[in-house]
Amino acid sequence: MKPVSIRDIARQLNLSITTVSRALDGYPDVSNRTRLRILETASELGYVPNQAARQLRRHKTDVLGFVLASAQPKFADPFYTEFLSGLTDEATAYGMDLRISIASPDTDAEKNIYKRWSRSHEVDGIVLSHIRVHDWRVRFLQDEALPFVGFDKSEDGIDYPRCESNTHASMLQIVSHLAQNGYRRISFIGGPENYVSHQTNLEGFIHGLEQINFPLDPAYLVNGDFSSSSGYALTNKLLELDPAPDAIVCISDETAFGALHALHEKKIIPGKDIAVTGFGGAQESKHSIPPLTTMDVPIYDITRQIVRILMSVIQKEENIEHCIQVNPQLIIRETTMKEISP
Amino acid sequence: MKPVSIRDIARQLNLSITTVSRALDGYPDVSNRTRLRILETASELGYVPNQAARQLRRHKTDVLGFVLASAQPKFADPFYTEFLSGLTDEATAYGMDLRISIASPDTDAEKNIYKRWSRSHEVDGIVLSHIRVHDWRVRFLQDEALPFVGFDKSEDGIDYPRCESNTHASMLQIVSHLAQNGYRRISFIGGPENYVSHQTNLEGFIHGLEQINFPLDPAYLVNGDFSSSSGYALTNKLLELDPAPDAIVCISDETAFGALHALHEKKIIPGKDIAVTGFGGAQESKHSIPPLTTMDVPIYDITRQIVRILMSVIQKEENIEHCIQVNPQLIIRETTMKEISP
DNA sequence: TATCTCAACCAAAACGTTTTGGAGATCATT
DNA sequence: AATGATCTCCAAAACGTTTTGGTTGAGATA
Repeated sequence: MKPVSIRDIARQLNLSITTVSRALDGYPDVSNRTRLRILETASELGYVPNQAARQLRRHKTDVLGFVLASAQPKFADPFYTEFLSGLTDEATAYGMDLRISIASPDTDAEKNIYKRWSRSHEVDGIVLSHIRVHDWRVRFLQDEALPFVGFDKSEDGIDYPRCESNTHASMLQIVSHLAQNGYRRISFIGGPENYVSHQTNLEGFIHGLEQINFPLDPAYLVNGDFSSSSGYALTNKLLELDPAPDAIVCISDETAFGALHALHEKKIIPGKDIAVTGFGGAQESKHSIPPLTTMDVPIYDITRQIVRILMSVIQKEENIEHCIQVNPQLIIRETTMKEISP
Repeated sequence: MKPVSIRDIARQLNLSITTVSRALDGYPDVSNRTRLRILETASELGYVPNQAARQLRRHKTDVLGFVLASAQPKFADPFYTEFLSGLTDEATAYGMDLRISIASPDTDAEKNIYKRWSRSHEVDGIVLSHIRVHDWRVRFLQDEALPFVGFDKSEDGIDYPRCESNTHASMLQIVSHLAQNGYRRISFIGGPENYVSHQTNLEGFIHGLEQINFPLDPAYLVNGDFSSSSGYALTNKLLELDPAPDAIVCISDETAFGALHALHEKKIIPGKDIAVTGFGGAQESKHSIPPLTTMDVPIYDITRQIVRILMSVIQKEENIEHCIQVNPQLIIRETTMKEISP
């Protein structure tokens, strides 16, 4: 089963490969009659263009790249499923494929992937998520002049195309929602400190407390790693404090699930005795027990925006919308309802 | 920033490009002295081989492909994160990258992706998951002679390289565990009927009941779609039966989470009043409330095996281990403990 | 001295496209 | 009858590698 090439079509129709190529690419300088004949025999022979040859000539790959950052092997973060699903969907709509790899953040392995993809032209553009505080990746990609789009801005004020969710405003909203519902001693479980998302969450949280004149107790600020296990452990730690908090704001839904587990073990009723909020997806939190109050970050929409921006950068369009803001939505469920016992 | 090519190195050292190429590829017919000089200037100039050119010549891409099957857009299945993470990890270890796309099962779109990847040589091999009952993909890939490895066997008895988890035995184990713990009216929430995994789960379930001489009530067999929403809805449906089941065996953890949610709403205590079991991951189920009894399917290990088999097929090794069996492990938690009230 | 062997190198073809810079007809315009 | 214009088509170069089938010269062997 030798693959058919443009040459086979040309030979069969007694045409030059130039004409066949141009016909397939839709150039106007080939008559309709020949174009039709070419298209017909092309599909008849089951012709599919050889990507490698194409890439070599056109200096384009029709591939977007994304490197998952995982600290441990064998990690599973529901965030990534939705993120990848959105990326892939929208990329497919543009006729692009997605190439992914995986590496621990800030390792040589990670650096090598970016270097290889860039230098050997394996991707036309790159998507960055989980931006870090001083992120070498944005500097690197800018130096290489490889198109990229980030999810979230970087801290050092470097400007680049990106899509941001309005984390600051979201945290204000969460804190004021908790205050309104009678919770007074609000604590915060964050993520690793070198993530921008942690920083903006934390700032929003602190700012939220200031707005309503609540005191800030440094002991109420603890850092995990987004995982449910860290949520579990840190909740147990927070509960040992005196006075213990009566509300736990978590940086992710996963963290919140761990928190709920810890409370369940201690027979503390979420909502009634202590409030818990998540941050991120609406999907899984709907069926947690009790259902979790959370900020619904529309990851799927965000990724589609990201791909759109990236494509416009790649295609060197004018007037690129540089920075798109997306607003999460507060979903109030049982874990922040004092009145209704679950 | 014009990328440096093999030619630049050759020019700089007054050598032919042949010699440079062969030196870099480690052929023995180049003297050590020249090889060293070549390697040095290569790294000095920051040379990275152009993949497209390489592929074109060698008819290899160093890329593995995987097509996610999603019925709706915007889906999020924790299974895929672990699956992808394993694939990517192991692929990276072999110096391969992963290319992914997404399509609804059995659509033209899906077919086109497989056709394009195969015919235009965009991947060296393909990983198949969620095998369907009469899966056109295995026939197609066999016809195309494109290396592939499946997760789970197909029903029609076609033999191909694969990694299976021992689903049948697992279901026997679950059913007998439930019986031993005093549950009598055991029901089953399955998945879509055209999935092989649904079929083997169901067979195992029925066989399990037979082994312990429990009657099989057809009303106790319902089909969902692996999602928590369907678990939620179908649990409500099962609870309306008279007599209602006192155990719900779910085909996936997600389904089980939905079931737990439904029970929680009706103030039915999982474990005490009714048993619930999941199937799949150990990760998320650890922090469900109450913690879920489930079969731990080692997805991560499975994917690594899959990549290993796939690579040996691609490299046309002799004595390929055709079919690898992996045994899930029963993790007993609160949802099947009658004695301890949660 | 003539022949053989071996190490070290190389020119040119090939992989399957796209692109450049025309060529050859046909037809209308002067 | 010559000049343009327009419409189709094409030969050849290029993209950056790998691979094939050598050549060259030095030393060993006959």
